[in-house]
Amino acid sequence: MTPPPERRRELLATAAEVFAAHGYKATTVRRIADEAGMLAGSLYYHFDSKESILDEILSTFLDELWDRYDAVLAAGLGPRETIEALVTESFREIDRHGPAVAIYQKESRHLAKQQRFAYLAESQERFEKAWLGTLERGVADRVFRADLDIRLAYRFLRDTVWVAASWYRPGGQHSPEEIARQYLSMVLDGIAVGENPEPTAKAHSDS
Amino acid sequence: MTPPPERRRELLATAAEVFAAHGYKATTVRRIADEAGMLAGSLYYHFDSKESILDEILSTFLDELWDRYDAVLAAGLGPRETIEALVTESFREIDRHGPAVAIYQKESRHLAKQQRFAYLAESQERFEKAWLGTLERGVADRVFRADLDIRLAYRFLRDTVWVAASWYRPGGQHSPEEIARQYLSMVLDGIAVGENPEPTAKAHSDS
Amino acid sequence: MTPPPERRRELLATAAEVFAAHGYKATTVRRIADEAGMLAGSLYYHFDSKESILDEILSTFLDELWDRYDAVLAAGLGPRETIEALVTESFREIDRHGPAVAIYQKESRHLAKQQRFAYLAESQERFEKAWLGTLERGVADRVFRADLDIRLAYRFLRDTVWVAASWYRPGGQHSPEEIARQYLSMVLDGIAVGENPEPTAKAHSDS
Amino acid sequence: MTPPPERRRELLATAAEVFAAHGYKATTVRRIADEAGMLAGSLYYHFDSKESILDEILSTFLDELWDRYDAVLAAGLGPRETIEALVTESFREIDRHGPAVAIYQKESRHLAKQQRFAYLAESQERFEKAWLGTLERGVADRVFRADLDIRLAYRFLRDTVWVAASWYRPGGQHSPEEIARQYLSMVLDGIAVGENPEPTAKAHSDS
DNA sequence: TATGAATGAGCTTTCATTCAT
DNA sequence: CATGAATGAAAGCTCATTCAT
Repeated sequence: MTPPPERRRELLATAAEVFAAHGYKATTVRRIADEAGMLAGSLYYHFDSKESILDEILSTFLDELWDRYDAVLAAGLGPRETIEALVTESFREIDRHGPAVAIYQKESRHLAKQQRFAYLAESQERFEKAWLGTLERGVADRVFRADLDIRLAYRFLRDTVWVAASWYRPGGQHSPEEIARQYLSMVLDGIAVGENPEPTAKAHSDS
Repeated sequence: MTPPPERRRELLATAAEVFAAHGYKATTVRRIADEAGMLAGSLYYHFDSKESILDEILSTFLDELWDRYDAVLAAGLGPRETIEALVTESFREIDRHGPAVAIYQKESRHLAKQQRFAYLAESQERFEKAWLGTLERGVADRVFRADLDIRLAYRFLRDTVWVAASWYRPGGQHSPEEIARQYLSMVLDGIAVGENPEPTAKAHSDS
Repeated sequence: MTPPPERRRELLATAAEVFAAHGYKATTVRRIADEAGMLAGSLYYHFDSKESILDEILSTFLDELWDRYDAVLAAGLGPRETIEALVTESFREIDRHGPAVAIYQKESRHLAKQQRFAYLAESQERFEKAWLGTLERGVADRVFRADLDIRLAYRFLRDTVWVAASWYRPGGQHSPEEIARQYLSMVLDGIAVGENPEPTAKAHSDS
Repeated sequence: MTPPPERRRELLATAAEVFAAHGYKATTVRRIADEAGMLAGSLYYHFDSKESILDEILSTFLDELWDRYDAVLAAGLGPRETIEALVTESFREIDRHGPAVAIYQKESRHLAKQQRFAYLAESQERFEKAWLGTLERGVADRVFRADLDIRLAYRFLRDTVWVAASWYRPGGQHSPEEIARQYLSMVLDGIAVGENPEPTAKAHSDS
C-alpha cells in the first residue's frame, strides 16, 4: 500500500532515467509511460506536462544539492577543506540522483534561457560564487597556486565533478566517497609524480 | 562564384552551430535553413537527410582528430610528452571545430548504438586504448603516480578536455595552446601548492 | 438529507449553466464536477454520459415549455392575444430556465441531426406550425399586416424572443412580464412614432 | 494560376463554413482540411493554429463591417435613416460573410474574455455606442417612441439583425436589401395593423 | 456515493521529407 | 539551385469514461 507521493516519486525517477539516457527532447512521453507500465495519457493525471516533469526533476535535485552545499559553506572550513567537502557532496549527489545530474549537465545551458527554468541560471551563479570565492580564498591563503587562471581552474573543477554523472553508476565498485578522494587527489596534487614544475607543452609543435 | 564544396562546408558549419546550441533532436531542419538563408526543402538538394548532416559533421571531425592523434602517437614521445601533445591537439581541435566537439560530447553516447554511427564506438575504443596505454606506460616509467585508479584517471583526463568545448569560444583571450598549458599544469601537478601528499577528504564526514 | 432527485436537479442546473456559458463541446465533464464540488468520475454515478446530461436538460425544458404553449393554444384566444401569451410564456421560460434556453439556442441546430435529439426537430416543427398558424390567422383577421412576408415575420418573432436568453439574468430590474410587454410593444407597433407608412431603406444606396 | 492570397482566402472561407455549421470547438482541424482537399498537417503551412484561423475570420469580418458602419455614421443622416442604413449594411454583411457572422454570434461572448480576442469586446462597445446614440437621438427628435426602454430596444435591434445569419443563405429568393426592408418595416412600424396603442399582455394571466 | 487512478480514442501540432516548377 | 506547397508519421496532450475501493 504505497501512499500517493511514493507513486509520484517513482514516476519521476523513471522519467529521469529515460531523459538522462536519450535526452529530454528525444524522449517521448509514451516511452516514459511504457517504462512505468502505463499509457501515455495516464501520466497527465500526475503531471501537467512533459516539461513540468523535467522541471520537478531538476528543481528537486537543485534544492537538495543546495541544502548540502549551504551546510558545507556555513561550516567555516578552510579553502582546501571546503573544496574537498563540496566535491564529496557533489559525488554523493551524483550517487543519489545520477540521472538528474546528467540531465542538468546536458540540458541546463539552453533551458536556462526559458523563463520557467530561470532558477537554473540563478543556481549557476551561486555555484560560481561559491567555488570562485573559495578558490580565491585559497590563493590568498597560499593553499592554492597563484599562477593559475582562477576562472579556468573553476571551470576545470566544476566540469570535472559533474561530468562524472555521465558514466557513474551507483552500486559500482567505488563508493562516491572513494571516487571523490581519487578525484581530489588528482585535482589537488596532479597525476604526475612529485616535482615537475613546468609542463612542456611547447615541446609539441604543430604541423 | 564559389565552388559547390565551399557552400557545402558553410552549410555544415551552420548546422553544427545550431546542433551544438540546441541539441540535435531539438534542432529543426527549418532552423538550419533559416540560419543559412534558404528554405527547409532546399537543404535536401545538398544533403540526403538531417541525419546525414550530423553524420558528416561528426565523421569529418573524427577523421581530422585522428590524423593529429596518429601523428602524435607515431612520434615516439615519452608518456608525459604524449599526454601533453594529445591534450594540446584536443584543444586545437576544439578551437577549430568547437561545435562538432560539443555535439560529439552531447550526442555520441546514444548515437553510438545506431548502426550508422558505429564508428563513434570504434573511435571511442581507439581513444581509450591510446590514453590508457600512455597512462600505463607513464606509471611503469614512474612518471605518473601509481596510487591512482588508472581508469578513473583516464575518464578524468578525457572528460576534462572535451567538456571545455561547451564553454570555449574561439578568438577569446586565451589561445588553445595557452589553455592546454594551464589544463596540463592542473592535471599533472594539481592546483594545490607544493607538498601536499594526502588529500584530507575524510575530514568531512557525512551523517 | 436531500432526496436523490433533488441532488440530480442541482447537478443538472450546474451543468446547464456551464454549458450555456462555454458551449456544450467546450465544457468538460471535469468542469461541471468542479462546479458541483465533486470529481469528474463521480458524475457517472448520477448520469450515463455527458450527452445524457445535455439530453435531460433540453428535454426537461421542452416538456415544460410545451405544457405552457399547449395551454395557451388550447385557450381559444384571438391571434394577437395568442402571440402575446406565447411571447409572455417564452420570457417566463427564459426566466426559469435561462441556461437551458441558451443551450437550445446555440446547439439545437446541429444536435437535431442526431437520432437521439430528433425531438428537437419535431419540437421545432410544432413550434413553426403554432406561430405560423397564428400569424396567418391574424393576417386573415386583418389584425396583422398583410404586406409582410409571413415566414420572415415568424423567424423575426421567434429569434427576437429566444435570443434574449443570451443576456437575460433573472432577478434583474425588469420582470419577465415587463420585458415581454416591451418586446411585444416593439414587435407589434414598432419603435417609430405613429404614422410612418414606409421605411425609406432605399434612401441609402451603396458606394 | 491563383496567386497565394487567393488560396488563403479559400481556406478561410472553407474553415468559416465548417465553424459556423458545427461550432468552433466541435470542428476538427482535420475536418477543415478534408473539406479543403488536403491533410490536416498541411493547414499549418498556411496558418499558425486553429485559433489563428478563427482570429483571421473574425477580425477580417469586423474590419470590413466597421468600414461600412463608419461610412454610414459619417454621412450625417437623421436617426431613422441611420438605423435603416445600419440595418441594411448589416444584412449586406450577412450576405457576404454569413459564416463569419454566425461564428461571431455564437462564439464572441466567451471569446471576448481572452486576451487575443479583446477586439471583440472593443467592437461590441463601439457597436453599442453607435446604436444607442442613434436611438437616443431619435427619441429626442421624436422620431422614436419615448415610452420604450432604450437599452432593451437596442438589444432587440442588435439581436434581431445578427441572428438572421443563422438561417440566411445567399442566393435565396430575397436579396439582403429586401430582407432589410422587411425587417425595418417590422421593427419600425410593427407587425400589427394600424392603430393599436397598447399591447394587452396583461390579458393573459399566469396559472 | 464518492474517489483515485487509469484507459483509449482522438485532438492539435510539429517536422523531416518530397516534388513539381 | 531554390521555392512553395504539400505529405504523413508521430508527438504532446485532452477528455469522456471505467472501475476497484
